[in-house]
Amino acid sequence: MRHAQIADLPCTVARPAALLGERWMLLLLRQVFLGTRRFEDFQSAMEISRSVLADRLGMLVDEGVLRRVPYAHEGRTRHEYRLTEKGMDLYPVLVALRTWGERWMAPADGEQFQLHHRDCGGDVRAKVECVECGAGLTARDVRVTPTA
Amino acid sequence: MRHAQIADLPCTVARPAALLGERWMLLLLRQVFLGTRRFEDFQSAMEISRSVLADRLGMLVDEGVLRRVPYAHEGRTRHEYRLTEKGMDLYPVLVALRTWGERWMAPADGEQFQLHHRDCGGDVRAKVECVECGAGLTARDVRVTPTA
DNA sequence: CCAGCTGAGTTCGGAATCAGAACTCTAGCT
DNA sequence: AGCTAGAGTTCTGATTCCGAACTCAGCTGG
Repeated sequence: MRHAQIADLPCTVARPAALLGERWMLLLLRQVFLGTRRFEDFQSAMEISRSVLADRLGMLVDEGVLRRVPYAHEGRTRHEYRLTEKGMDLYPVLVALRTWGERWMAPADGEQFQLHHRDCGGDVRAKVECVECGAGLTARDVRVTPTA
Repeated sequence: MRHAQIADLPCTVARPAALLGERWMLLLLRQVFLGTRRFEDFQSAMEISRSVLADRLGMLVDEGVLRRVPYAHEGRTRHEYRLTEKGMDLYPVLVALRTWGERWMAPADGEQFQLHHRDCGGDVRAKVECVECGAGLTARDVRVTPTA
C-alpha cells in the first residue's frame, strides 16, 4: 500500500495519522503553536526546504487545520497562516507528545520553553480520561471493542 | 536541515516528533495498541512493505518503545514485539489522535472499534489539564515561556 | 536424509520524495 | 527604472520507498 492511501481508511486514528505522520508535519505544528505564522519565519525556524514547507502548509490549509489570512505588513498585503478551530483542537496531540518527551526523551540541558496554565500558573499535561467517571486512564484500563 | 536531525534538537516536542513523524510510525503504533505483535501480522494488517516495516520496528526497539520477546509457537522459537513501559506511555498520543479524528475526520460509516473504560464502561478521551488546579485546558489557556 | 513449509526478515531496481540552491513574481520605496 | 522583501516555484542530484524476489533457520512429513 502507498502511504498516501492511509488517509482513506475508515479509521479515526489512521486518518489523522496519515496527515500528522507526514514528514515535518508535527514539527510544523509545534512551530504553529509556538506562534509562528509566516512562511519565512517557518523556514528559518525549522530550516526546512522551501518546497516541502510550501507543500505541507498547503496540505494543512486543504485539511482546514490552517487558514491563509491576508494582513498588512509595512504597507503591503502579506499572508499568514493561522490555526482554525479544527487546528486549535490539535493541541492535545502536541501536548501529549511533549508530556511523553519530558518523561522519556528529556534533553540533558533542560527545556527550551515552559507551559503554564494562565489562570493559576500550574504545569500543563496531557492525559487520557474516562468521560463518565473522570478517572485518569492508561492503556491497560481501556477495553477495545470492534464495532459490529 | 535533514529530517533525521530533528531528533537532535534539545526540545521535548521535536524529539518525539522526529520518531513518531516517520512515515508509518503512527499507524504502526495504532496497530500495536490494538494488540498486534508479530511481524507477519503487522505486515498483513497494514499492507506496509516488509523492508520499511523491519526498519520501523527496529527504530522502535532501538528507542525502547518496543521489546523483541522470544516465545514458543508450534514448537518453535519466534519473536514478538511488545510495548515497554515507555511504549505504553505513548497511549495518550494515540488517544489524542483519535479524539481529534472522531471530531474532525469521522468516516461516514462510523468507527471500526470503540474504546471503553474497563471499570465503568465510559467513553475514553484525551485532554489537556492543569496539574495544579485540574482544569481542562485549550491552547488559549496556556502561556508559553522561553526558558532563560 | 531430503523436500517442503512458515515466520521473519534482507536485497535489489525502478519510482517517488527530499534538500538546497537558484529562479520568479508581486508590490512598494527611492 | 532599479532595488528590496516576502512568498513561493523550479530544478537536479541524493534519499527513501515500494514491491517482488530471495535468504535463512528450524520443524515435519516421507
